Amino acid sequence: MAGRNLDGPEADALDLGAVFRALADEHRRSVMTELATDRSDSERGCNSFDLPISKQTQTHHFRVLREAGLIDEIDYGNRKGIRLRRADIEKRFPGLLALLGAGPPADTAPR
Amino acid sequence: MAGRNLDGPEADALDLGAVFRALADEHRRSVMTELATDRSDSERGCNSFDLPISKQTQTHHFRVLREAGLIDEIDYGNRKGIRLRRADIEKRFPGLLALLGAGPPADTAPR
DNA sequence: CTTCAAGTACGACTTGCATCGTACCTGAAG
DNA sequence: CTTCAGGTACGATGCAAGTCGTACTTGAAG
Repeated sequence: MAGRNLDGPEADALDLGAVFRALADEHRRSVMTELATDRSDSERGCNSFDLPISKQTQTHHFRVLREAGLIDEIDYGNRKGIRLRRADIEKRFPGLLALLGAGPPADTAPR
Repeated sequence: MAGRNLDGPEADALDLGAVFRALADEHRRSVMTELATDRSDSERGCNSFDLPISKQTQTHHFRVLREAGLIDEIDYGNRKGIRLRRADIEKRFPGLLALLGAGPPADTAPR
């Protein structure tokens, strides 16, 4: 089974502080909002999020999300897959992902 | 007019980023967890939270919570009251306060 | 009035974190 | 093999944020 190659915390070990810290950043939150909104939960590429930051910084942000237990990173060598850990998050923090969709009332200008 | 003396954002203007940033700090989150757990929603004193930090830093943290729209601060001159804005938070971000109670399974050792 | 405790304002210090530059690794395509 | 794009590792930098020291304000108690 091509599970998660890169290690993240177990479902029961998710820390609320790490989660809030991860979601405090605008870029990371936009990624999580996209993942939470897409109910298909399909594996996505790293550059499918259109982040206005450099590659190194993207690597940093995805690492933070993974270490917080929010996503899985599947390493293919020269390519990487991103997948939301929806079941684990919902089990540990039910309703959290729904909050991401209820962000700004009308505008989405991240600024 | 014993409302809120110090200004905070309206219920509809609560920003998810500011909320997550406010809850990212251990001390502020412990305060919010206490407030969210106490269903009486009674007004509390600032020093009733037993924070291991100086007065000036407490002032700073309560200001952040107020500017995020999470609490009201009632100024009595030489005394200050803290009250959770439960209705506004639940209206804007339903389920958020429930997450605070589901923090760590058993321990709250910050460091 | 004076005294005192609670809280704030301002500033300084220190840590954390987001960001990027350079160099290196990996796998696919020629 | 070489080339190239995607990704990572390490280090440096700049800014935001947490913390506290000093001084000031406020209201109650004496």
